[in-house]
Amino acid sequence: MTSSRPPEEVHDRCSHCIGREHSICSAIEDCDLAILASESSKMTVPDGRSFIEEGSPAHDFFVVTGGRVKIFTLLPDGRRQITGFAEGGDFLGLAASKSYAFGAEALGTAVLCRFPHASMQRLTARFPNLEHRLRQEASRELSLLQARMTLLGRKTARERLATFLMERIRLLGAACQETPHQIELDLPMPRTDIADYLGLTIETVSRVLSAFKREGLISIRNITHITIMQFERISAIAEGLE
Amino acid sequence: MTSSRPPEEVHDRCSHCIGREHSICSAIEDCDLAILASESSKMTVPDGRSFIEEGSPAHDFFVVTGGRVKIFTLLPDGRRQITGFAEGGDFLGLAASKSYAFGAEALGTAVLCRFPHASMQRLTARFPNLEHRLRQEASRELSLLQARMTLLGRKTARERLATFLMERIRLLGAACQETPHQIELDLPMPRTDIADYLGLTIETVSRVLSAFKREGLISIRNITHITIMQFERISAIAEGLE
DNA sequence: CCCTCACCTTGACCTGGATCAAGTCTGGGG
DNA sequence: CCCCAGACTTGATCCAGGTCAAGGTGAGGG
Repeated sequence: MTSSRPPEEVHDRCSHCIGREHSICSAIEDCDLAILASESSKMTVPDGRSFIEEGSPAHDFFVVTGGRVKIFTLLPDGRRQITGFAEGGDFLGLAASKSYAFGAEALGTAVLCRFPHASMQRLTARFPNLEHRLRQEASRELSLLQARMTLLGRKTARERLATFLMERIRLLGAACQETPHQIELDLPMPRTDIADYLGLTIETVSRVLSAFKREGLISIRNITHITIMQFERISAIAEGLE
Repeated sequence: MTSSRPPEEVHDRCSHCIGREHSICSAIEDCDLAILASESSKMTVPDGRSFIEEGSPAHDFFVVTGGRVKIFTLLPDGRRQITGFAEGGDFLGLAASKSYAFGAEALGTAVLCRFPHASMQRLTARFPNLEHRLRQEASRELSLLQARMTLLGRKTARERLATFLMERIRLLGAACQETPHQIELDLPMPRTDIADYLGLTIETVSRVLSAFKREGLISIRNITHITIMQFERISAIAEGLE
């Protein structure tokens, strides 16, 4: 809360981190957190600011520790494909060899933990478990991308939106899984981003959401807050069963 | 060439393997090849036979050592998205946690090297370098998938086909890169597979290829063999510049 | 409290690629 | 050598989603 932080705070930074349990940092024991902290640095990125440029040399990995981030690729004429949204605990930077295969920018104010490649190398040398954790992370992401390719290549607009809603629900975690009726959802990204994520236009996103509302599948409280009214049917649409 | 092979052949299998230099097996020293061979087994898959079932428990990794393989996901109604083609030296099985996120079947007769997860675990424990190599492999694949998502979400049919041709050219390696005019290409997969790979229908694939031919960009010798006549223009179309 | 700007929704129309329906080509078997 | 089946091409038509063009809407600033 104070603006001038004592130096020991640096070494304690990781223990209070929101990413502590879910991120790759869980591969490191509490007693070694000071090492983790010394190899990384915290950075705050303002809304809309890009912090990874597609094609630029890949020097760092990132862990999102606060706020949200969007990952995307661009075509020369400006067409954009958002390949993912990242939030608390998510790891960034695996999709790169010498240079990043994607760009990234903050969606709202975002807080990141930056790990230079050299630091990560020191860490994986010291904690072999971490390397395995990174591979797991990559595998998880590869699995997700398989599904996303099927969405982009083969699903209709309705199916894409339904799948997107299911993804957001799954992201809430086991929180309110007990009541599959009436799930409150917020969509923190503008329609433009949803469209670029689903390979659609903003108008189509808007129309399909309106149609879902008309059919009583969801109710739209305001732009960012919607309520899932018929979980099962949306789930069925997402799988292409309706 | 003999049908009954002496037992020592097993331990020698890896040293003559086509995947030796390009696959993950390059992370292991020559002197340890016997260990590698003892942890893996060779298998031959006939044309069209499926050997990974999407959603089934993931027990093995595979290295393609001969022939080709297609990787895909299915929707319940049969719509299919081919997420990749694998050939000599390619690694399969990273896109899985408890179960495979994809199915796989042979495209022509394929030869595979199978590594049970338990074996891979023993190998990575013994050769820490291998774990790093697996992560690299995952990163490479993640980078490729970023580009493929842009293709599926944002490119036109012409751009998709042009990108596909560029991919096949790049796959020839530095072989005939000296003469970027008149590149011989073979497309070992049927049109159906190209369509499912690019998120199009077979008719559109056929029409676009015919259009390319009409425009003098390629010439079609027969179904599987085409010649690239104007590399630069195809490259430009692939990037969305034309 | 109202204005304004950025974002979203809705409507009218268009089009790229899908669908439906014939042909055509090719290679293997009789 | 011819026939046949499977794979590909081509043409005609259709339609989901894109494009173009008005309106809404609501949060922040004056």
